[in-house]
Amino acid sequence: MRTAAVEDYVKIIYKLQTQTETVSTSTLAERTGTSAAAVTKMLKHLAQLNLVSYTPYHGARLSPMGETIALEVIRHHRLLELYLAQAMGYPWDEVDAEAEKLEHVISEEFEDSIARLLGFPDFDIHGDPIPTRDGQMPKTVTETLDTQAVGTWVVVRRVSDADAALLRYVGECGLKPGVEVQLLAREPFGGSLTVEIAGLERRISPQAAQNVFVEHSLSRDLSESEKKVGGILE
Amino acid sequence: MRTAAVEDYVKIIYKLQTQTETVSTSTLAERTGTSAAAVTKMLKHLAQLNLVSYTPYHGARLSPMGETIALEVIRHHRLLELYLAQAMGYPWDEVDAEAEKLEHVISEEFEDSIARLLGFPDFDIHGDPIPTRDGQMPKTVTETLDTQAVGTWVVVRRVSDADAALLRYVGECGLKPGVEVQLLAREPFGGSLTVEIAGLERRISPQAAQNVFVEHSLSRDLSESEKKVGGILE
DNA sequence: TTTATGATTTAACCCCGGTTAAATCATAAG
DNA sequence: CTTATGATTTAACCGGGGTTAAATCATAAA
Repeated sequence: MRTAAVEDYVKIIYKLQTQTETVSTSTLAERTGTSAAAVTKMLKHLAQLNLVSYTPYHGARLSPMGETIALEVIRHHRLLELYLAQAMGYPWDEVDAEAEKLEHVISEEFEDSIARLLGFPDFDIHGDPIPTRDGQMPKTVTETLDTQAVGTWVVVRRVSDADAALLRYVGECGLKPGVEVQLLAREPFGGSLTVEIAGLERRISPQAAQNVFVEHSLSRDLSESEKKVGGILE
Repeated sequence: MRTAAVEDYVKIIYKLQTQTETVSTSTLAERTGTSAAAVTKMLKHLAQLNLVSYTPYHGARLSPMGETIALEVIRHHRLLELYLAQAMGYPWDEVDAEAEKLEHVISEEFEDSIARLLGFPDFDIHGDPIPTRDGQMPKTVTETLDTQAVGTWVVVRRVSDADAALLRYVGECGLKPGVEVQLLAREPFGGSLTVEIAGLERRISPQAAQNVFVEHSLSRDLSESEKKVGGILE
């Protein structure tokens, strides 16, 4: 039976197994907010449903069927997040909680409706990729703002939605997907970063910058390097 | 604990207790699609939660607390129905099923958002009254189309949403809230009715007409009677 | 007033998703 | 190679919402 609990476990396992080869009971317990015993029981249940391959004492991984379900749930979640923000005016640090509940009850028709209304988007409000209906996950960037060299121009592509408070802070800084930023300075020994956003200088905590994923700005960065190249050649 | 099941029972009891003084186990079993035994157990549970006054073998009625919850759930349901139809283009015979699932999970903030986006409406897409946030139920009409005298002009105010197929049929006939209709003829012995809708003659089954709630048309009906009065006076 | 019948409740059971406490396993350290 | 320790599983339990079958109640009819 595909209950909300089953969908939640599968979704969480999907996200965790990108980092670790096999997902352990304890990390699952921590992420679901339940006991290790509950997780063990659920993993057996998921294995029974052929959603997971589970080796006792050695963790679990999603089966192809489990992965399909995970992607469906994530698609629901991210479409909902974008819809709540775009169409209903939710602040971007509140959409996650609401989508968390809605994702398990909306119909395929509802999903199609909001996808259509949003123009079949590839990324949600935080820049997270929205799986397509046939289970393809759009590519996204993995570089973070805090590791950039001083002087580079970047475009914000994604902001981690793990922490709502951090999300609010980063949003107030103006670091939203699509925004162009130049790293101006880096305080030594893990101090704050100075960036230029929309013509303004801004000081950003390195922890926040770690959660901002960026891509090198084609327009801005090229013109910057052209300047340098030009300078050398002259 | 206010679970989806509790909310559903309370909502159904609310609707049933407008007709019968006390709601019986068997009617609840029929409406919830469960066994009488399950209903008995749930009624005890609801009594425990102070949502219902329950006398074994003699049925139940909502307590003031139960009524409050029922109205909140119905408000959720009807706002959702209108939103699905209005903002998302759902056909009016499909909104009920989707709202049935969503009504238990949306937050108060979500409710406020759609209420605002819809302009704080008093009636849903079928003409059913939407309880206000403080628990007031807007007044609605109780006269049905099939009992009208031949010749009268009426405005459709509400259509029963009990049966989706009937709803589709009635909608195809053009009998939607706000539409003005004149009853032209009535076939004897429960035969079909002939009505004028938007300048067109239409034949309607009496069973369908029983589910269409109307109000006498102020504009049209007055001018009709004026004509007659004028004729007599001349 | 008794009795038959249908409505209702009780009893025993099921699954789901959780809990705590005890047992067991994997593994790093001695 | 043994052992200590932390991770994991097992066992027994709980509440929520359902089931079927048996017992009990309410009531209309004889």
